[in-house]
Amino acid sequence: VGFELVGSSQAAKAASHTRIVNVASRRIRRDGIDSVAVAELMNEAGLTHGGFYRHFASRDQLVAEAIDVALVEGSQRTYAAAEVGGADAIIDGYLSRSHREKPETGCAVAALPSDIARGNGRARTAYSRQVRRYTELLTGLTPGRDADEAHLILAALVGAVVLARAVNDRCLSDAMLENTRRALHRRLDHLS
Amino acid sequence: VGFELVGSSQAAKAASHTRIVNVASRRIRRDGIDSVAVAELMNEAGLTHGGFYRHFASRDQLVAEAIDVALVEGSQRTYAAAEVGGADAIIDGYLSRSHREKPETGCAVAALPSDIARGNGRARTAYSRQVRRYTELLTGLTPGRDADEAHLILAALVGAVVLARAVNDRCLSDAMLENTRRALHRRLDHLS
DNA sequence: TGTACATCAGTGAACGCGCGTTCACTGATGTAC
DNA sequence: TGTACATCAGTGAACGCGCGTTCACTGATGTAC
Repeated sequence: VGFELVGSSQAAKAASHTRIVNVASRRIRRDGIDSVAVAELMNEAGLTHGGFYRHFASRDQLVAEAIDVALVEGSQRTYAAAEVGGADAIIDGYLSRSHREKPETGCAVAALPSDIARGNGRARTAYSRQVRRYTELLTGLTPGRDADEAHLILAALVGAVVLARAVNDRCLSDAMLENTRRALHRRLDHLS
Repeated sequence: VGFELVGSSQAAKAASHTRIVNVASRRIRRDGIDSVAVAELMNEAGLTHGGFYRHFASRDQLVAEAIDVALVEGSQRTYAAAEVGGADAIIDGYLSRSHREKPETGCAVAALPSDIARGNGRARTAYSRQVRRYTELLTGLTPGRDADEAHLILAALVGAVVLARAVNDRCLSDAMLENTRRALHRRLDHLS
């Protein structure tokens, strides 16, 4: 998809920029902010490290940009699910094995909470905004527009994914997702 | 508390060892595994960095030991709450502002999920064991010994704390804790 | 349309700093007699 | 109980590596005429 577009043209620069940010956005979601080294990243983007500073004033600036992208890209699937199947569909998508196994393309809210909590500035603000959006989305989809319920659901979604990823034991990890999923569905059924 | 006990005696060594591990256990919970530097840590423990390797074969070994301690120490309050007030008391303690504000003495399960997910080995196994213990504890305290419910509660507790810490906005952070707390209590009332 | 020139994306070597780890040394501890 | 000696916790300098950042250079791009 235009990976060959490397050169001195303005179009090539824009393409490189996008490529670098996208690669960073995925790497950060998978391995965390700290584990992304500039040189390695540039290689993954098909470039050498020297050119980095034609695109970003510092590593931090790239990280901020990449997190913005991660938050947007990572929430697309959730919005899409909401359109199709409401809160139930969000829950199924979020608590799926495929979401657990692919943090790099998944929700940044679940992938980065500790990195965000330890950092500051722009990324944290963007993260908070996304949490607020999720809260509003879920409140709208909850029987009776119950904000308490929306926060419980969001907390359970993020918590279950985070735990399912951290845990060593496949069986426990599956149970974490599956049981939380069932309990949330049951609860929604009950409320409506 | 014996902070003056520095010297060449066996007792002094044991005291130093404990001190280093405790300092590390707190620093790790507050700032993450990567942000703990050996020299800084030793200073905090009242020593110089050179002596570190009389106590640990490597930084990794200290981290493993410190995480073990963090998991044990961080779960004490939860067990204590369970004794006194069952699931409701656990929920109130876990979702309190003071727990949010003091990750360094709080539950390691909520403080370290991403660090653990990215690492491997001993710490991950210890972490999984603690998650299993919490699950069992909560299952026992849930009306009908409902494992689905226990996983939902655990996910919601961890998720709410993790989000409350990550978010920039005090108001949202408070709501995250408070609303999740209310929703969980309501749910438990309803089940019993 | 063609030509000369300035710009600048990308390259790869080099710098400097932080940090984990090593090491020679010191002096208190504890043990053998 | 006292003395000589080995051990080893703790010190602080030094090493080496990884990584963010800088820089001189190249050659394609795009612009002025």
